Amino acid sequence: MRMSKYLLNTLKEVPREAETLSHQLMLRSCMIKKVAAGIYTYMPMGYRVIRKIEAIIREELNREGCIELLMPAVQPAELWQESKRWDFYGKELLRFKDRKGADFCLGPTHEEVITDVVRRELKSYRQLPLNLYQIQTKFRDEIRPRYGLMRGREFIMKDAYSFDVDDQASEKSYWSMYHAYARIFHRCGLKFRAVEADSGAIGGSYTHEFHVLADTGEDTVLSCTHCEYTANIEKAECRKPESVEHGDFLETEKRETPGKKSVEEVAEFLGVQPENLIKTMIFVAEDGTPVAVLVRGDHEVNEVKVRNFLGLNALELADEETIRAATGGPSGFSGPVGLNIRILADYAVREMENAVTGANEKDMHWLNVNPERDFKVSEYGDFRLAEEGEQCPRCEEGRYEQFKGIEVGQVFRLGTKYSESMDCRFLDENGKEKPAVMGCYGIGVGRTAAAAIEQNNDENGIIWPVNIAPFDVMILNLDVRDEDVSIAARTIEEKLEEMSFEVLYDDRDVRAGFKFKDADLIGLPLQVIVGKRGLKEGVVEVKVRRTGDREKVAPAEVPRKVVELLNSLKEQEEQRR
RNA sequence: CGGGGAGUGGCGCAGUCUGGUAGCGCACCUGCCUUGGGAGCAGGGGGUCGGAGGUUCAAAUCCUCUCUCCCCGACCA
Repeated sequence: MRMSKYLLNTLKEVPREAETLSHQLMLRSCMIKKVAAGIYTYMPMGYRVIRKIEAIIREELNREGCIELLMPAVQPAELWQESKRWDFYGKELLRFKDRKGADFCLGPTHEEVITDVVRRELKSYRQLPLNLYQIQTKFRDEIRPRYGLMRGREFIMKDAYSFDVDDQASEKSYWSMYHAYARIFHRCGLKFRAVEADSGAIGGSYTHEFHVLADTGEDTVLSCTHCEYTANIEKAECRKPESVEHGDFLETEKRETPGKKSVEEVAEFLGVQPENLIKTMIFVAEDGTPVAVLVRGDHEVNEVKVRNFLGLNALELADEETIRAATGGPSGFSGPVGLNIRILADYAVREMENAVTGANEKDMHWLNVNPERDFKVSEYGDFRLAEEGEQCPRCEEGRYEQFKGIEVGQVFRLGTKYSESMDCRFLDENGKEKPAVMGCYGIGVGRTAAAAIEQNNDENGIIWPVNIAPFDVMILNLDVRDEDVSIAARTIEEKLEEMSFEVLYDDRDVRAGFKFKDADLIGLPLQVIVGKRGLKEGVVEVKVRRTGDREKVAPAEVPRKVVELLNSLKEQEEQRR
């Protein structure tokens, strides 16, 4: 491709709207253009990357026996009413009416449609397993779209849905997708982790998220240094503390702590360590029932764990008024002593001795409070956030290591939620009717591209992994008006294209420095630099974008060199962990 | 939705407080000159200052309403 004929206007300055690096670089390298909040045009350069990622996804899914189809973006309300999600889904679902006044929505996901498709076709267990996928544009009316493709409202997603005869078969489908995903992200040249995650309100036994590791990621992932255990911080289990021998319980004592509310303030004021405090958080369930959650002063409550333990969809921190009603005191001075609501306590609290707690009274705390002696706990459990450096809950040797990640994919077991509500059944070998057991599997295509940039860049721009780079090689003609240089550059272009490499040939009549800057910004894996200076010595330069290494080779040697360098880059990238 | 900020050529910004008929850098076009890391000089095109209404002899600037975008938060299979 001749750059002089291509649509690629790079920006030297950073557009104000761009916060994250990948967003900035995508705008500067003319990959995307914003049309409205969270809605983008994929410009030629950006679309090439999208297509590369899609191709890898297709290959790996087809290898697993998945079948591609394409469902509509616009979906009728009836299907969503049937699955009960029309009312449940919330404002993220963009709804509208057609000219006849019938309700429709833009599909944020396709469980309903796929279940409808399959129930019409599925008759016998002989047709299973079945795994159908599509790559398509989805729409979720996010409250706050941001970071470019990282969190758009309209986005390209690969979604797959598996249908199986029973749980066991469904699990097999699940793991086959899990492994396909691992191959996909490896091939994309990304460092990633498959992490155990919270399965959320949708229910389901377990789920893995695939996170690309990047410091700018929005999610926190904890991974054991020794064993395989890796989990989203929302889910990461805490090791149950060793039971300790309880010794001398001291007499409780009420002490004035004027204006001291936070753990730090109280601990400092009383001259004790934060881990000697019991932090009492008051939450309210969906139905308005208050619940107290107790954790050690230096720990944080994990709301997801609490919510799941209680089997709730929603759980909120109580407001001042609710706290007063539930405890009799103002916020900041809550404590379990004499409290008459349900009390959940983290395991670590059970091991505490002579602790400090709020007294449910303004400016007052209790000293020497002991669980069971001074208050009753309804249930003990794992209710806190795990932290980096803690001992792994699954093995003896390892400790938690913390990463920031960008969620690019998820594999999820749906069970029979949709097949039952929407009547997607088949006859088993005994002629008995059964609902299909389903799974769903998503990959954010645009987000994968953005994550790749977050993970692969330097101060000069993007460094594309070979397999998803928009082109393989950039040729820089530094002296377009010099006949010999141009002939040499064109010859190299033709040769490489004959070998089916994708080549971007910078034949623009601009200064050399301009081309170098653009080439680094765009970030193709290799640059072939053809200039008067080198040609005089009979050489051109081949530069590796990632390392900056340059090698002088004879023009005729370029194809061989390109093959060699691309292969070695590819190999390195696919091995990255 | 709550809190904060911003809308002025394609991009980045100044001008707004103190009203006087729009400016700078980048990008773009022409020419000269230059040519290995975003050159220089000269000339040029492009903006009803987000929109509507109002005040005024006069509004980018003051007032009212409205739309959009960005940041923080809550939200998020």
